[in-house]
Amino acid sequence: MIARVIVDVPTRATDRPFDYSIPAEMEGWVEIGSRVGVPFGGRVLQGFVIGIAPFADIDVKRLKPIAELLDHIPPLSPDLVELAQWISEKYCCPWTTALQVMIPAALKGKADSVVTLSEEALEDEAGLLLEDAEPWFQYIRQHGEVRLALLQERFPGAAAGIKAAIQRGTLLEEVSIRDRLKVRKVLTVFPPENEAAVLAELAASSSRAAKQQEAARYMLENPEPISLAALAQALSTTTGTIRGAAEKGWLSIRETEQRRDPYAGRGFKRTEPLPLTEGQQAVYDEIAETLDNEASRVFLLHGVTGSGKTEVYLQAIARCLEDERQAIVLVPEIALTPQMVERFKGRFGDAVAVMHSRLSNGERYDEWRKIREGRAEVVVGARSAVFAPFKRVGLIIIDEEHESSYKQEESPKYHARDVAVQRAKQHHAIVILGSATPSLESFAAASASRSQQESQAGASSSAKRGATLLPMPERVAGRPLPKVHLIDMRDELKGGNRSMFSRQLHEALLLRLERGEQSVLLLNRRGYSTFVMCRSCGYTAQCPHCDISLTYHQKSKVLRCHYCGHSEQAPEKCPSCESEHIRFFGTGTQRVEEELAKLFPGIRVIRMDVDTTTEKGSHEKWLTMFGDRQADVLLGTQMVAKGLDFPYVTLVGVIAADTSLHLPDFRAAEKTFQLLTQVAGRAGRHELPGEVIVQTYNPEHYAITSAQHHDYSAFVQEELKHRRFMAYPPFCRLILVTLSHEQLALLISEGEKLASTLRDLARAAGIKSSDDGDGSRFIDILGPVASPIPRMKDRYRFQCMIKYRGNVGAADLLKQAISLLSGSNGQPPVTMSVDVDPQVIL
DNA sequence: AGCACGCCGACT
DNA sequence: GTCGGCGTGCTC
Repeated sequence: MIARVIVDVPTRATDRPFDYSIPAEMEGWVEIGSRVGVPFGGRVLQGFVIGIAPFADIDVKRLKPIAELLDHIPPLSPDLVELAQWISEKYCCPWTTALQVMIPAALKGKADSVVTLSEEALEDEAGLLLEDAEPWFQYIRQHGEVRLALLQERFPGAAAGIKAAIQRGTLLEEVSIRDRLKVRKVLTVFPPENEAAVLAELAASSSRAAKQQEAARYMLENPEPISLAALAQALSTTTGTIRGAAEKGWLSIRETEQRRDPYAGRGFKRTEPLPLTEGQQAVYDEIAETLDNEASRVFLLHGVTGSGKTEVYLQAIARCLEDERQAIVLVPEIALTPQMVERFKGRFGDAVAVMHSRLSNGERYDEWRKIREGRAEVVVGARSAVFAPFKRVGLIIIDEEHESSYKQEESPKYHARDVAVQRAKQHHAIVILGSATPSLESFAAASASRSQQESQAGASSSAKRGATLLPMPERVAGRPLPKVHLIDMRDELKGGNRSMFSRQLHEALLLRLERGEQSVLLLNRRGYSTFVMCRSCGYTAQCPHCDISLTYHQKSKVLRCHYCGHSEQAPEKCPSCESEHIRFFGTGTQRVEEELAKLFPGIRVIRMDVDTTTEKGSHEKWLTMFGDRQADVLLGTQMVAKGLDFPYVTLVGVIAADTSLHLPDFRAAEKTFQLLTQVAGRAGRHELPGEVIVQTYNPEHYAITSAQHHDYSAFVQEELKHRRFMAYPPFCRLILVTLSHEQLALLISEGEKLASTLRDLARAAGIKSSDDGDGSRFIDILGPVASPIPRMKDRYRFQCMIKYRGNVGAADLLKQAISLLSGSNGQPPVTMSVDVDPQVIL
């Protein structure tokens, strides 16, 4: 047998399978999805087996054998390997890049497995187990702990039996990854063994070794074990001092294993399914029926904020688990709070695995293994959890499906929503896209399939193409949506109010302070951060390598470019005109915070923005504090709009609704509407009624008035008109190609070449190049033009936009054009980055 | 991505 | 006569 292997060289030239012979000792162990080391051009590289075949495509003499098998259990299953191929084709990325994104980062080194007998097998004196007759099983009996590699060598042909035993749980597999991931040991400080003696000694002791005494007292008062480093920091001393105390026997230091389950030891209160409202029940019934039919189908669950989508999710998952199928729940990274996790752990207990970027590599690897080994049946996670290695996926939920964070910004630039739909097809699973403000793409797909259903008698098959719309227009318990007041800030200015707070917002805030209720203030400032400007000459600090403003970092008094990492000392006077009037402009939230303090003396404000939430766990810390009513106001950027649920919040204020409205991005109105609707939904979710005040300079803009009236359909109607007129998604699809090179002239000529090659290819394929507005297929190549950031890391950037509709094979045309292009340059080649379905055009 | 093979200018 | 420049093309 031979193995087809994708080697880990992410370039066009090597982006195809290479055949290798499977050495006898690996026969049966090497499978589709195995990770292997293979000789390739004189060195050994990592690769993935994507196929097993009896014969090679090339002369057998040229075949080389696989050098090593990196894991004994393949990290990928055949369906994921297939999905990787789909991703590489759809998103124009190398195959290996798509494969790589599916496995946890910890799996980069070599995995060494050790097997031991399970308790059941150990107690089995009589030899009743299936495996008892097997020589390898007796061998493990004798030796206790045996390396899997050793078994493979000693008992060729036993692969299937050993794997089955691991599956069944008779053998326990312990994996460690060479050098990368051993069990992490931490030095931990414990209180002294003999407390009384130490107490006496401390009392008698002189003032010498004061810090060591302090450490000892601390441990006696707080007997909870603490890591050495943390204790040293808490007492502002060094680890040496504490070691000194340990030598005197005043406390004890031991190595302990670092616990990797980030949620271990936290009790989750179990919850029972809640009775569903009529609206929830109708939606649930339709989902449950489709689940039972094991048909692949996409539902768009359009539920207003507070309509109880999560309870529907939970019960749909329960139904899915009854059928012994597993469920994947995707949540935007920012919404993946302990609050959120608790709802799932509360219902499904330990069967829930959690995956997000704030886990360490080791933690993520452990959660991943929990899934693969069947110890978890539900995963709650961010984007990449769509690749959770479940065997039978029954349900994939994408909460807040309109969130742009589902699109990965690095290669592979996949959209988790589209990958989920593809994965669901493979598993005959269903997808639930949930949102109060569905993306226009999803909404259009759902409406299209509905009109198909209406026009066709046999509706059952028509839903396959698009999505089925499930509306939930009512809040639970008949709670009203909060009243939204629009404040025209132009009137405020005319009335002589020059502050950033309108009179209404000022009064409303005052009222909450008096009543002891809480407020959320949103400053809608996408992509805006601290920068430096000279007030007398208008100079702004720019990065010397990128055409972008430098960001001011208050702590280090340094200017930094967040694209290339360049940093320089913040100037004290203007480098251009030597004026002293150089100013560091804060995030905006800082200014609001200052103003709040001025207007409402004694007000307790929690500010959440990029500056205050970079530290690990700080995000959660602030929210917990706010939830405990330790502050009156939660002030922040986008992040305060997402999924928060605090009973005492009765006022939501939006300082400037239109700051995101006029960005040069065709989704600007959509993003603004979504943000306003989401943040308005934060008010009055419980017994206390809520109020929303939106300050704006565009009170008649449809994005803002629709949000005011909680009227999604009004917004969609208007927005669709614009999109149709401008031929933007959902009326077409986009591919953004960004080219970059050090030399501007070469870049431009290569860009022109790419665009004209594409146009030629399209013409040759007989596809028309303009949109007739009749919904027929077309492909239009725009550009090249300079990118919004025209230079980055000393490289110029140009872009081409491909606009198309219908099945025109746009990705294939692009691939062809790129391969035609990459010849005879002379110069270092132009680098190209392809973004299919880009989310941010800006 | 690496690395070998291969065909033209300055040295022992 | 040989050493070495890096352009072109292959890696199972």
